[in-house]
Amino acid sequence: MKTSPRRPLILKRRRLPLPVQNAPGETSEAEPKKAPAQQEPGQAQASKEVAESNSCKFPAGIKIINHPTMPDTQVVAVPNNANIQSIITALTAKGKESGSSGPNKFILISCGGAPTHPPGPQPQAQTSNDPNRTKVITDTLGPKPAARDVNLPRPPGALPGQRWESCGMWSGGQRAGGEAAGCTLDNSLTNIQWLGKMSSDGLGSCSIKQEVEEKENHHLEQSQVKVEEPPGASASWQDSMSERPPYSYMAMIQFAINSTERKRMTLKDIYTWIEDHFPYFKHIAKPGWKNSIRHNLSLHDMFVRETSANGKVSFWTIHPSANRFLTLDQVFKQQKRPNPELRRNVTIKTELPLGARRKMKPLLPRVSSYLVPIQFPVNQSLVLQPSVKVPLPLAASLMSSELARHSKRVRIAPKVLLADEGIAPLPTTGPVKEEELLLGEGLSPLLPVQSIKEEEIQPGEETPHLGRPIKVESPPLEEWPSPSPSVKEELSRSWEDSSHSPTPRPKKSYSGLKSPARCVSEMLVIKRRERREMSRSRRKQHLLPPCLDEPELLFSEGPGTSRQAPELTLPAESSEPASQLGYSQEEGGPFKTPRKETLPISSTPSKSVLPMTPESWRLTPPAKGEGLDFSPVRTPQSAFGPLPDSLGLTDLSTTPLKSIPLFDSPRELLNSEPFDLTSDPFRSCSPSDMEVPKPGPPEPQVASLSANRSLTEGLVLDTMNDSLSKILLDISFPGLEEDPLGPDSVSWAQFIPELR
DNA sequence: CTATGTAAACAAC
DNA sequence: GTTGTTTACATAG
Repeated sequence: MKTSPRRPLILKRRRLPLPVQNAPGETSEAEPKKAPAQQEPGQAQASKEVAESNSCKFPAGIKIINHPTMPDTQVVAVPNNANIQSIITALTAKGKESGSSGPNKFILISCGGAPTHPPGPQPQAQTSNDPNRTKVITDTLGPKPAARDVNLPRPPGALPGQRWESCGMWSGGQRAGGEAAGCTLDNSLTNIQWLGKMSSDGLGSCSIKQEVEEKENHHLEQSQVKVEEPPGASASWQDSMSERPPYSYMAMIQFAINSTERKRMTLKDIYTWIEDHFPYFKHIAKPGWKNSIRHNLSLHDMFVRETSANGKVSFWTIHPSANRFLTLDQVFKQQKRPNPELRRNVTIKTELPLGARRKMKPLLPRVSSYLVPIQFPVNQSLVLQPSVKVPLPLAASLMSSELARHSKRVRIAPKVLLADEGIAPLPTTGPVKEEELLLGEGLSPLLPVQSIKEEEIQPGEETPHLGRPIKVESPPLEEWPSPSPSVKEELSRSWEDSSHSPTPRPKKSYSGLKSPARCVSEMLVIKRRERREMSRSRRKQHLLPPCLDEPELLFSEGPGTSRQAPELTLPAESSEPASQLGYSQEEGGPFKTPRKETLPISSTPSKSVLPMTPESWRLTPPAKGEGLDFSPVRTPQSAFGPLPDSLGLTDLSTTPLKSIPLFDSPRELLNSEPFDLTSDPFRSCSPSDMEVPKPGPPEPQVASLSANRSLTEGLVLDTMNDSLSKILLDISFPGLEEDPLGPDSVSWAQFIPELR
């Protein structure tokens, strides 16, 4: 662990301040955050004067007493008949009394009433004082942060945000970054919930489900949910507390960020959010988890760091093209909701972790993928099970789960061609990118989607499905704009390393040659290592370049949560931005395997430099086996409508198959041309290559861009594991060929009613 | 092989 | 000390 001899030196890096560019609102992190306003007040006062005496009584018979053994913890005895509101009121009051320094953990227990459920297993760690009666509903409030979510439900009557938030404050206020608090909404899910799901099986929770559905109210709902807690859940609750959540760090980070209105969060807030929602991290996990969080933030391109205007505060955001706006709520719902059967599966899986306990199995590791429901008839041979009998709408969700089982899923991904032509504005490559990013985000904080520059074009990839493949293959790395190695640097590593060079290699340009060159003997020795390295080095996980990426689905929020409307791609926007980033061709190929490649210069550049290609996330399909997918599955309806969807299918990731171009319209597909989406913005690739004329109709470029972008929907098969993620289905529509209309005119939707 | 988790070395503040 | 990046390793699937 310690010293790693091999570790190359890290060159110095300097941080690029992101220019805030246009971002209008963005500017300060100051943001309009309402937060300050709200928060402050509460907090201000928070004098801890009163401090907690040992016990205080509050309306409705609620009592709050110090936990006998746990510091900073209070036990809140709630009469069965107490209503949520009163609980909140009591806690709020208590919080105010205590101030930020006060207790930050509360254990709610019911008293007086029927013990609903027996205690159940006890938790190791935590709170249990009395196992017996405890029906804990509680949660821990973050030290600072807060309470907000806590289990407390937002009282129905309560003011929406305000009160609620204020509560949060009470416990500590949000920190500067503040955004965290932002949303009232999302935060909602607490441990319990996930917990519940884990154990769930039992959850009868009808209530929950229902609630979920209606999102808007969700405040209430959630609140209730929490409070009430499904029986089953409660039993295991404690356990859950101590258990590691089934989510990957990447997923949790996304949840955290998406829980804010602005969809951005400071590192600290991310920590806090996670601790608040998953007590495991607060109490049990080793301190190294924070390191892991940071590691994930840096590693995945989907996480983009923005610096506030003044440069003092850094916020982490999710790249718009990658952000599905998943929130814990959504995930939760999705997990639960699917039909029972499915659920079962889910549960089962989830349970495993419990039992097994070993490491964790991330349920959602891949948050990114989006499934779109589909049905498609075509060859079912493909993969799907015939199963699809479900009504489409459901199907989507179901599918995901079902498929998941099998490990594959089918999805249709609507894509848009965006970029195309891109215009590639980006003359400046490297350095700039970051900025670009900002822009995008800045533009639409809320709706990130838009701009996105990203849509990246794809470079390569393509599969020959039809026609010819495009050429793009591998862009020479070198070509890239130097500064940033962009993404792919990964590639290189392998070669280099073997190297003997003790010194760090500055960039390695490709020594590709070399490798072959190596002596055999050496090879032997090295081989193994090399291999590893290849796999190992993972620099950032970028978005895959070429591909269009997965569809960014637009999901409306449907299910649940929040308000966010993720509409990812708006037609308009998509148009240009797309080109930008890029595709990095990085790899050129469809293969992503990282090799090393050259990195220019400093190692650091990572994200900033990269053209962002969203890939990683995109690619990543939902959790592997897990069944759930987060993907916001939106019903196609909304998605398809007028808006173009994103495309996304291809990714370069590994499997060659994957890359599949999307067609705008069926017609196009038929014609199958090479898709080139790729225009490389940077031109790193030789244009010639890239340039292949687009398929058939040269689309009206710009002008029609947006229009053109029409949605393309593609059917794709996704295997659960990324690896093969997508396969295009071959579909033929009779008659289409001729479609006089523009490509746009025909959309998959037409053929597939369900889509609409 | 890939994705993920962890630990750690470093750099820049 | 915190925040970010990047390597290296380990491991599950």
